[in-house]
Amino acid sequence: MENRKENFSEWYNEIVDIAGLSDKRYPIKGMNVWMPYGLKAMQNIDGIIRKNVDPLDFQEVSFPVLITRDQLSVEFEHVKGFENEVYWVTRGGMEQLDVEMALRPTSEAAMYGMFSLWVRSHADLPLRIYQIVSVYRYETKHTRTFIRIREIHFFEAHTAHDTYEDAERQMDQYREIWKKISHDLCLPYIIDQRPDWDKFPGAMYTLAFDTVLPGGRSLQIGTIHQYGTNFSRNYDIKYLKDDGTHEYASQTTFGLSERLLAAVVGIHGDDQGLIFPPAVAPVQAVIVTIPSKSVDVLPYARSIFEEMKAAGIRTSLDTRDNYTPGFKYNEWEMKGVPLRLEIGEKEVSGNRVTISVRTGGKRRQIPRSEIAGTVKSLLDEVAEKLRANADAHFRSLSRKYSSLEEMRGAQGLALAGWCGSKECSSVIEEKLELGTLGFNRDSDETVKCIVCGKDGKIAAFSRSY
RNA sequence: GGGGCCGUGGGGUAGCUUGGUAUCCUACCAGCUUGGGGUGUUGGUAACUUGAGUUCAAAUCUCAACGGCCCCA
Repeated sequence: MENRKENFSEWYNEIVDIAGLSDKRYPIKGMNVWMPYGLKAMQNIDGIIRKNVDPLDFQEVSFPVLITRDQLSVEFEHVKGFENEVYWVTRGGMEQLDVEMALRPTSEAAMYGMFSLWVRSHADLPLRIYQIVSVYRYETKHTRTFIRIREIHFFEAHTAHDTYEDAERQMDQYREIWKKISHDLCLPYIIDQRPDWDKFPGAMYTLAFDTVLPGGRSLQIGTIHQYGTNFSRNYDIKYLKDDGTHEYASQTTFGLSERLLAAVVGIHGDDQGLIFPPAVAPVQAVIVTIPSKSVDVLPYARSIFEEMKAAGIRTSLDTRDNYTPGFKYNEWEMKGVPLRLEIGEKEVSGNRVTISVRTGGKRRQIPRSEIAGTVKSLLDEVAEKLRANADAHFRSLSRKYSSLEEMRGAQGLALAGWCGSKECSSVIEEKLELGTLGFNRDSDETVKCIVCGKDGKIAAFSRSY
């Protein structure tokens, strides 16, 4: 690569391109082509998500991409929240449509009419479904691959419950699910409750998982929303209780997107390029052969390749003979492959392999009989190392402040007391150019607002994507 | 909504002031060479956003459209 990571914006654009994640030359701004390597990484992330929700009675579904104007015309703040970024389909062939249709910006309007048909009695609850689909938002601001785009690869879980308390339990379960997902992705985060003016349109409250990218700007990488009965009252989702009366269901949602990939790329990469957490890596180990005049190393390399695959390790065998080993080392490092196995005549004659770890350290010589086991434990070590590095970096970009002067020019996440008022938030926004992420959910202590001095709680502020 | 900058092979660029043969790096294709940290070399493919105008002649000057980027509200 040509850019160092300290020029984060350039570095990010370059790595997305040269690692083969996405091609942004597609002629529509904010709609890019998923390239095979990038798509594979995203699918692995999707797999991690599925692995964590499927056992918890979430059923995967797929709703149509189009929503009628009627479905969207429910007089409700949810709809107003999206009206400026909806794509409309207004014609079919040459004919003007009587009922115009929108590309879903999110699927509440598509799903909840069906929910009202599906939910008849308390026996139908809780209802838990999710889908992983594209959603569309007409972004007018600067788009950025995986971060701000117009066609978004989106995971959305939707639930309906008989009581608000049960919906609250769902919110807690989301946090547990997220903990596991973020563990696999090796991503640090804080949980913030978005201010009322910034919560998901229509929600009672929104909790966001926020992380920080190397440029010092925060990135929202997941959200969970408590809807209460706000939506069920508008979309008529009612159930019959034991006593024969009807009650509106309480609802929640959980949203994740390709921003997870952006965070993985941005947070773990280094001057050499990507570093994929093993759970995400399209290729977990690459075997690079070093041609020799005296021995044909290929049969030996192939048999180890087969052993690795049989052991369930995503392995690639690079036998291209028009590139030198050194070139390949750099290329696979740039592509973020966690482990590299080198096989030349020394390995063949010694019945071993040389293993190099992407996160650093000396190369190791491993006897053939121990390869699969060693590779597995080294993959775990890579994940641990990434977590430790990311946490350290996250901490270095998070700081508490007790005065506005001190907080001026703050990088990353600035934590400070806040009374919760829009006025004080605006002061911080205007004077320090930091947005309000909201009250930090990890802290409950009472502290003075950094602006007005009244009682408040710890909140997070930052420049954000 | 207001202001500014920019469109040159796949990617990154020089050339534009002062009109005349389009530069370099990289990538790609073929060959030879090399191979334990980005081999070297020879040859090759490949570009002036679109339209109109000025001119003997336009990447270069003028106008417009389209596209992209940045700043401010």
